[in-house]
Amino acid sequence: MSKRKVERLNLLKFMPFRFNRLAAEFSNALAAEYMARFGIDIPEWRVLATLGLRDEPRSAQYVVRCTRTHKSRVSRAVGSLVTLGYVARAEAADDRREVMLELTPKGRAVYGELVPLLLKREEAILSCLTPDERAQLNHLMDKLERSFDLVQCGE
Amino acid sequence: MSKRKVERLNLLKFMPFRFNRLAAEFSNALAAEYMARFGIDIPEWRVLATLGLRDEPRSAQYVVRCTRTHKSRVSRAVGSLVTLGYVARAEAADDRREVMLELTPKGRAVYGELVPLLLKREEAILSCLTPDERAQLNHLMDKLERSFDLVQCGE
DNA sequence: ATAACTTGGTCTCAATCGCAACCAATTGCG
DNA sequence: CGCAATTGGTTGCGATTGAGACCAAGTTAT
Repeated sequence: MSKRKVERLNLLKFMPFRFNRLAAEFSNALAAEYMARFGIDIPEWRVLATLGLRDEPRSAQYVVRCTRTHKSRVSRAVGSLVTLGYVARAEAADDRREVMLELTPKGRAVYGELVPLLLKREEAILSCLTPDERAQLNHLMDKLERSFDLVQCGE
Repeated sequence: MSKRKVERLNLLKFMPFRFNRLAAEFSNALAAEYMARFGIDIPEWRVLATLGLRDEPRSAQYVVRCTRTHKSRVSRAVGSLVTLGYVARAEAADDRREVMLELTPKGRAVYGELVPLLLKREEAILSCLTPDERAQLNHLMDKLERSFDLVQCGE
């Protein structure tokens, strides 16, 4: 019985690795530049982005579900944002356990300033792809997200 | 002078976010299942994978460059792997600063066991894509990696 | 040759993170 | 009703991490 040849794995071709590496690059490209300026980090930004999408109060739990971020992380991020005066906490009328979150005017201002910068940065990163390729990327991400049972983009 | 409408950003459509979320899912899917069994974590796995690709001693620095992992993290991962008996450290002949790393027989055995499991897992994850779509994904990842100046897969 | 600089690697430190325990409010069930 | 189970959120704790100080070895310039 001869020894079977070892199966090799090229890390650089291994999708989980490639995704992690690329995701880290995306984060660096964004966080480094703009977020430090407003005293916020990625978890804070996720809360901000979730609250900024609609002008309605949202519960912390909603943010958790939306962003797949651990609730302790969300809780702490909300704490920072409240301290910074970007977010206001309020009790929910119907369920007094829930903490309803809303952007303050100051928070909305930061959001309004941050969004164009981040979108521009995203644009710069994706500019290496043709329009067709971008559509492909969207489609592939959709399928992968669906297969992981991640919350999809509604509209 | 009228107030301009706030530009909105849908987090779920924002590529940096999507990449990060998906990357986390990939990691969970792999790490949870197999790696705990061998007492190794993601940084350790990266070292193992780098050393396993060719049967030649490599320096820690090589692993750093290859995986874009911080050198302190690599250093610690190597420490664990040595403790576990999966990796052997040796001085380089020509440059006595370098630490040459090599898989031990035990390390090669673990590698040989782990690789098929991980590849099977990757396969399961990507099975939601058609062959065409997989080719597209490869191509898109290539382009993005190139634009980030990441080390590419040679062959 | 020696001083200044660079490079490979380890280690200390502060910050971050996720888990899980915890509290409070709500819901469900006997 | 009243007690268990569940849910929303906070917090303490241990583990992990990256930045950067540090040491040792090698390189370069004069």
